[in-house]
Amino acid sequence: MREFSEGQIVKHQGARDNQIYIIKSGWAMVYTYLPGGSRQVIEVCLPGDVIGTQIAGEELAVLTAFSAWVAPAEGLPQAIAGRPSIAEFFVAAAVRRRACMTAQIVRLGQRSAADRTADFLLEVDARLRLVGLTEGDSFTLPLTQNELADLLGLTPIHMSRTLHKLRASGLISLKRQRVEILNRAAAAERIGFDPAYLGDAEDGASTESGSSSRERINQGATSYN
Amino acid sequence: MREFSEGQIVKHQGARDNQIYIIKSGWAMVYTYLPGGSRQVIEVCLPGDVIGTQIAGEELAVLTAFSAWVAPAEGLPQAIAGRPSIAEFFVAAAVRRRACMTAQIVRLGQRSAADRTADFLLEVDARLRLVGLTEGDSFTLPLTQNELADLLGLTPIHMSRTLHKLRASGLISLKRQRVEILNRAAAAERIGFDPAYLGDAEDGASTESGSSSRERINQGATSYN
DNA sequence: CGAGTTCTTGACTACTCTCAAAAGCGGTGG
DNA sequence: CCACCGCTTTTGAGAGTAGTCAAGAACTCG
Repeated sequence: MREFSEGQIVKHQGARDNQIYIIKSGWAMVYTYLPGGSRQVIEVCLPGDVIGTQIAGEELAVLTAFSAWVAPAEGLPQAIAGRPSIAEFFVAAAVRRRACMTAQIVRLGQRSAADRTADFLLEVDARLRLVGLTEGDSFTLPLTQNELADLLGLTPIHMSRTLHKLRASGLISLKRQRVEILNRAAAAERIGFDPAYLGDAEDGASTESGSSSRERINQGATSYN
Repeated sequence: MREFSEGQIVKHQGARDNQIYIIKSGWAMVYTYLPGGSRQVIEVCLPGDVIGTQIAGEELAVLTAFSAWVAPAEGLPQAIAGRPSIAEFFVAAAVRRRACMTAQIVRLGQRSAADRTADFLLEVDARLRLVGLTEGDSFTLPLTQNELADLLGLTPIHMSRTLHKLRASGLISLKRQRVEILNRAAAAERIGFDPAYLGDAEDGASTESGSSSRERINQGATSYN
């Protein structure tokens, strides 16, 4: 168990760090700088998340003072060996993490600035809700608009305008790091948000289809954006 | 070990599939459809990759007839329990997969259409190279421009124009599913591509910094795009 | 040789970026 | 307590990249 202070860079870009962090409290984020100097925030990490940054190109920084369990990744195989419940915990965390990365890819690839923003805020809301850290329909988001912009692939200028529009549309408001879901139903409906991907991954039967026409794969993509 | 035919959908969106696939030969891709009908390709999978799609929202389809080892994910903990080499294999595969997803996020968030395309093609080239499946500086890419567009978050129309420009610039050519790296050095230099993130993750010492100023985190993002 | 898919081209629209500057907020020190 | 400084956020105007609509050419396959 270790403590980290706000703004601390836990792992620098280019460094190696084979440790696993289980966040107990506080926020962090993972990002990379491109040679040109621009930054892409890969993911935002909050309490309950299990993160590990084996990847040299990623940098891990603390957003708000936080504490985490830290353990070397090498010990993981042995740790989960005979203990199904521990194995399940890590598997669930890994699946959830991947689901969030997938969501991020979809956001960046398919959505407009406003939809990206709303989608992300709804995701954070849902994730916080899972660990009981929301206050009604609002929560504190410890990200500047600059950081949000780097997360959503926008310029800070456009981020500001987008937040303005979101607020004006009466869906979600973000002011001074305070997010308020003004109209959850409408917001979720607008972007097709369904928090199911975040958790409680109960098993299901393995499914498989026999459809073997290539057209099926492509037909859906007729309406862009 | 199982065989899948071209165009087959291994797992449908919404279905559950707790299996792990180790691709022996052939290509596949993972994608999701949005409510509006647009599709985002999450990742492209090729020989040597270990894939598992526990996530209901993702669909897994075969691009070229392929064969794979298939095993239930539940058995994984036991399988890697006492066998370090097996555990390492899966860990390396998982790290590489995450690195590819990170690369995809960076592409979509920070790069122009041309750079995205070049970056992706260089990544595929490097990944194929790792498993010895390139022929000199060219390889076959079993993706239509439509699929490429859905992968890179572009419209097929713009994809076509972009490929045209890439070809004209003398960096990379893609014609009839054949990719040729015309000028690898220039292409890699242009987008800052470094294949190091893909593999051979040799361990290193854990690193950590004491820098605790928040400014450091934000200063880099002054030049957009 | 069609039929269907895939790819290309053209003209126009619009979303997002860029450049520039000012206003708001927060902390420090005189 | 107020002035000042830095960072963050906002506003305005113009440019550019990518999307949309429409149609035609090229390729694949039976």
